[in-house]
Amino acid sequence: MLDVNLLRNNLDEIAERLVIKKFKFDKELFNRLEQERKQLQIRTEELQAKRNASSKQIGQLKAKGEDTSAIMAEVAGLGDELKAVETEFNNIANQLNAYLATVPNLPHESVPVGNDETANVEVRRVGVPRDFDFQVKDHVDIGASLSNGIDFEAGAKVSGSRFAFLKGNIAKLHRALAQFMLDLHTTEHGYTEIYSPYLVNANALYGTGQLPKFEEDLFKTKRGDDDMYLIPTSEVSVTNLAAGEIYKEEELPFKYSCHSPCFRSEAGSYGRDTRGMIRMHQFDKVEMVNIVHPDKSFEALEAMVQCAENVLKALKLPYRVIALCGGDMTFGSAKTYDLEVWVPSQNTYREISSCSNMTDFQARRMQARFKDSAGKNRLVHTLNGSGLAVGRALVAVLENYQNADGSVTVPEVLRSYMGCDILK
RNA sequence: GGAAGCUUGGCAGAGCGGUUGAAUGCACCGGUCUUGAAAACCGGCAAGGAUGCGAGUCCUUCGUGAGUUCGAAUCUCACAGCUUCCGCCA
Repeated sequence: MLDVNLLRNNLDEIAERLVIKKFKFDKELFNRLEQERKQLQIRTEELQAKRNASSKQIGQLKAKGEDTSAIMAEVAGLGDELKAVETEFNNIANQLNAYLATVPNLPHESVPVGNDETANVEVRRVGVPRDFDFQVKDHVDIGASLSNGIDFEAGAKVSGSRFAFLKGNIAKLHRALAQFMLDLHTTEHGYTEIYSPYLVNANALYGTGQLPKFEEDLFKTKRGDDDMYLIPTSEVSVTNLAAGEIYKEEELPFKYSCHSPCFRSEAGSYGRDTRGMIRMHQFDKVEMVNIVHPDKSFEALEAMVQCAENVLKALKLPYRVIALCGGDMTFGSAKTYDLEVWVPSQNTYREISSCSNMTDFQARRMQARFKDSAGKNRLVHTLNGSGLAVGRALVAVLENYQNADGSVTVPEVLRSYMGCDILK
């Protein structure tokens, strides 16, 4: 949610900056609703003030045992008008809020301008893709040959498309990756480990910005009469730890890391990445979430990207860092870096992490604040990033570490977790 | 699933129809005192919003929603959450 005052005072400028996020701000609608809102709110509050004053007076007169019938008559008609104006005011205010809830965050000045991924900017490339002197296999074939380590048929039988079973050493490698990432963040990067709920309520999803606009991307379920949703990322559950809080300034920043499954309907991506584990309805991710002072969020973003990169460096996987252009960034983000890992079978880099500074966009929706040195409550900034997507990391390890005989070398940093150095 | 109780400010805890946005204590912030600290004493201290250049004025909020009333933290109804006991259960 953007600051309404920003819209009231700098409407043209804000609308222009939103174009960078491919959003057409309806200035006419906003101005009309805002004007009505103002009138109705002033009138409502006038009537309320009058009612309050009269009621107070009646109380005083009654205490003195005096007659109150004159004032009672005066207030008699007030209730009906107040109720009518109030109803109309609520109606307009709700319309206004409903519209504002669909407006994306403003992009930071440093964000490249552009509509799609072709305008993204490569920031740096680390590591060199390995030269294979044999025909590379993709992870599906590698997984199949390793004692049926990845079983898509079973996934389809039990759940449907975009689900898979991992078996044996592949399942173990998957677990090792998640453990390694979490250990790295908690011991080297100063993160606090979190275990979070995987089902959340609608309010939490509103707070992080998935609702009301992106409900079709979510798996929805019920508990009694309440809607519950499977988290599409633990960004949702973990960031909402800050919802409604007023932190002390010196408590900031909070750095949380959470390993969780993520559930996405992938509506609208039919036919894309249908082979393999690149795009699944359920995948594991080790997430990083920062709750920070607003002056520090952009440096925190750079630091967070470093933490994600450290995972790839430790695994010795070639990758590149991409600064997303405005049109390719998500709804709530002010600035996003993607990390893309080398996938030999596709001869290209594929997204394995996305780190975003949401500035005060989520904080305003969930009223996450801190008390500054002047005693004033101010919104915190929130950031989130993958560190990393575990399923895709598994793909990258299998493919980059494959050998001519179909075996896979275990990356050094994972050997203590695996208890072996080669998978056959 | 059955039964009972509870839900007030950062926390604890009064209030049960009328100057109550809410006593009191703790925490926190400022001051006096002190070589310094502690103690003691004095003062301050909820959030959101409207309006205004500003001082300010006003509105809303005592789990949530609806109702009764000129007036609700206080009365009524519905819902939710929490706690304890019983049953079931990984």
